[in-house]
Order: sequence, then C-alpha cells, then structure tokens
Amino acid sequence: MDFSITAKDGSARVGSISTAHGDIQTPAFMPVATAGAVKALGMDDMEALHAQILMANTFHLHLKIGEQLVGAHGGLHGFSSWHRPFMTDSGGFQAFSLGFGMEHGVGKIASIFPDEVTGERREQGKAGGDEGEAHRADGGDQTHTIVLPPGPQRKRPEPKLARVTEEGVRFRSPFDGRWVLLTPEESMRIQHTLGADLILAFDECTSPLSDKDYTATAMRRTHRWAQQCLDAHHQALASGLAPDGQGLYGIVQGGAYEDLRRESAKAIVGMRTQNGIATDALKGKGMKEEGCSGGAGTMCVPPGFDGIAIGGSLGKSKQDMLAVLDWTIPLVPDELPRHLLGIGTVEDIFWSVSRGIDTFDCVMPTRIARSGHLLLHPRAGGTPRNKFRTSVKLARWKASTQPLDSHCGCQCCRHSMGFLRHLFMSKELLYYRLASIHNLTVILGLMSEIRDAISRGRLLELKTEWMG
RNA sequence: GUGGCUGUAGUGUAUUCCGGCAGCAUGUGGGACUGUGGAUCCUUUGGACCGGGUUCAAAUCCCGGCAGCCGCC
Repeated sequence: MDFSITAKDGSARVGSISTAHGDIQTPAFMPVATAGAVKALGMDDMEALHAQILMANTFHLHLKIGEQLVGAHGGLHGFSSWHRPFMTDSGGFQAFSLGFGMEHGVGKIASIFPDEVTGERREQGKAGGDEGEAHRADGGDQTHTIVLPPGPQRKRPEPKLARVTEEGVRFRSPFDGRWVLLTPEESMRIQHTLGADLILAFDECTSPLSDKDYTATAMRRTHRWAQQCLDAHHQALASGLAPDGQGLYGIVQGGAYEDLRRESAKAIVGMRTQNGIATDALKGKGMKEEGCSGGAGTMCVPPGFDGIAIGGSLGKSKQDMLAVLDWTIPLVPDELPRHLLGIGTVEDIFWSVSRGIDTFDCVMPTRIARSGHLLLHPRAGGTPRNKFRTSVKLARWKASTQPLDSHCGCQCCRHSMGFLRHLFMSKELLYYRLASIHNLTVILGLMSEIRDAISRGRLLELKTEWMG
C-alpha cells in the first residue's frame, strides 16, 4: 500500500491510500462489516453509498467460520464479493471487549464508573510492571487474570474470564464457550489468510478504569507484540503467505496518560522489522523514508509500519480523547496514514480530522440504526445538542407523512417517518436496511463534504455549518 | 337447558385456600449505546369483569348479574 497527501488545511489533510483493490480518498470512514458483511446491507448497497473500504473482524471470522474457509474462497474479497479494499481488526480488542469491557458496560470512553476489576490483576500488574525482555522466556508467570463478577442485573451467573500473558490472550469464545488463545503471530497468520488490504497489529486494549501501572505494563507488552507482528508480517510478505502490498498498521496505546502515549507513539513509529529479511519488496520503503540511496542489494533501514492507528482507552471524556490525539499525532510523521480506532460520531470526526486523522471505523451509524436512531444532517435539524440524531420510535413520528430529510436522496428518505416508525415497531426487516442506508449516507456524505472542504481550505466553515 | 371451572395493567401471569401496602414478565412512553450488540441496560406508564353484602379492612369471604372454557342433556 501507499499513501500520499494532496491537500492540507491546518493539520487536516486530504490524501489517498492506494491498495491492490483500489484507492481510498481520505479522510475516510469505514463501515464495519464484522463477519464480512455490513449488517442488513448488500454489497450493491455499499457501492451505491460510495463506501470506499470496509472494516471486517478477525475475531468473528476466526471463531465463527475460520480463516481457512474464507481463504478457500479467495480471501475476504472473494468470499464476500466486495472487491474494493478491506481492513481487518486484529481480534485483540474483542478478546477484551466481548469478554471483559461489555460486562461492565465500559467502552473506549468511560462514562460510568462501576467497580474496578479485582485485586488479583492489580497486584500482579504492579509486580510485573518493570520487566522487559526478562519475562519473555517465562511468560507463564506473567499471567493477568481479569475476573469479572456478574453485575447486579445480570442474568448470566458465571463471570467471564480473559487471561493475558506475554504469549497472548486466552479467553472463552462468546459463541460456543471453548477456550481460545490468540497471539500476535496467530493474529497475523489469520489476517494474512483473510487477505485484507490493511491489517492491524495485535494489541491489548486496556479499560479507561485501569490504573497507570497496569496501563503501562499492558502498553509495553503491546509494544513487544507489535514487534512480533511486524516481523511476522514481513516474513509472510517475503515468503508469499501474505498478499502483495498488504499494509500493516501499528497501534499506539497508553490510555489517557500523556507520558505513556508519547512513549507508545515513539515506540510504534520508530519500530522496524528485525527479521533481517532484505528483499526487493522491502527495499523501497526503507530507502525512501530515510533518504538512503544505497545501491542494489543494500538496505539502509528496514521497514516499519505502513500506518499508525490510535487505539485503546481514550479516557473518561471527549476532552481526554482530544488530549490523546494532541499528544500522539505530532509524533506520527505526515507520510504515514493515521487511523482512529472505533471512533465515529459527527463531533468526533470533526475534532479528529482537524487534528490530522485520516481514517475512522465505527459501528455507530449502523448499530444505532438497528436500535431505532436515525442520523440528522444539519439541514434536517441535526445539532451537537441532539447528537445529530432522532429516535424513529418517538410517538411524534407516528402520524408523520413526511420523510426525515427530503433533500437526503437515500432510499430511506423516500418513505414517510410514519411508515418507518411502523416498520421499526413491527420489527420488519426492511427497517434495518433502510435505517442503515440512511445513517451511512449521512456519515459517508459528511466525509465527502470534509474532503471537499479541506481541498478548498474551508474546513472551519464546514465545521461551523455542522456544529454551529 | 344444566353442572363445574375461570374472570387481576394492552398481553401473559403471582397473590385467593387462611381478608391486611396487588408482585413479575412483556408491551407502551422517555433515555443510554463509539476497533458490532437486530443484543443489553436504565427509567416511565398502566390493573382486581359488573352490582350488592359482611368487615376496622375485600383481588381474597357471601349473594346476584355478565363473559369465557369444559362436561352433560
């Protein structure tokens, strides 16, 4: 993959990520296609929406069907018949969120503060917080067990478990209960087989409720994993086990702690493959980045990550998240594309793009669609106050003969709100499809407006139009 | 025609025997949801078939209607 910038407006930039399956104009939003399909929508829909790239999920594809079967279809592209770019998540986040975070209702940005995890993890995290290479040989002793008591309202009686060791994450599959071990090498192998255009390093996403000691321990472990991912990836590229041109993003962690975020950004940005493979495939990048003009057969600096993703806990508020971006982005060279994992409300997109983020993936538009919320363009009444959304089930829509946004032009907005509310209340399948189309129309349309505005040097005006 | 059983939120039920603040589920109305969760959570609303009697007090006991179900003629 390759990345080039074509216009800038402040720190915001318009660029293009080129992949084997086409280019992605940035800033871009990736709809999430967890199991290879965007829920409720078809590939024709995604093309009509002008989606440029989809985010699929290693965790689900690995556990539900298995990467071998996907590979036998010719990878994600052949399997799903989506012939534009794909990105895959590493599976690390889900190992925690599906077995951990969701039990407490804690997302990437904490808004509530339930009881923290039990003391066992804390004590061990503290005891192991100072190691480096020393523990790699006996990772078994470096076990962090995260045990979650069932919440007061939970019907499920058994606490969930996620065990983190130097080796990787061991957890119970939420689908069939079996024990699964995910490691950096395994995540890379799975993602190579799935064959997405852009893949992510395997990382540990800590909770916003984790203390600094544990966040630091997890971050440094994630850095060691990142090195393993980078090495495994270049080995696979060289041996042909990974698709040509497949790009690997490193992930910056460090929670909401400034020194940790800076440490992480420097580590990930500066990381270079150590596997010593000097092939033609590797030469170009190393020479270009470091301005080396060595002759054939010589390699000055081995390649690092193709892009940088910002992940993990983004703090306890929007301000915390913006601070994380302000600490991290200046340490990422302009030449690398920057992805912000899991973020994607209208406000977040504006704040992040203006700080130099290039790509987003987020379940928000499609998930809230299915639970009855429709996004509002400013011309249809969207404001930060209403979070640019309305609820389709509000009683006031019951008798409405008007569409949500008569200027929208999407399939959903050809129908009256009264009809849409009826579909939702009746749990008609058509509702999920129409609502998902509408919400993606709004978000992908916003990205298009943003690219256009940056090119014209009027991002601030556009932001004012939307945010007031 | 006759005997028995049953009538409790929009729906399904608990409490009835032995009278003492009518509970639960679902639905309705409002809210939450950020590397997926058609899930889930919070909150609000809403009820003793009708009429009479006994009692300090009736969903509960008694009488009469009405309705439904089952059996018999």
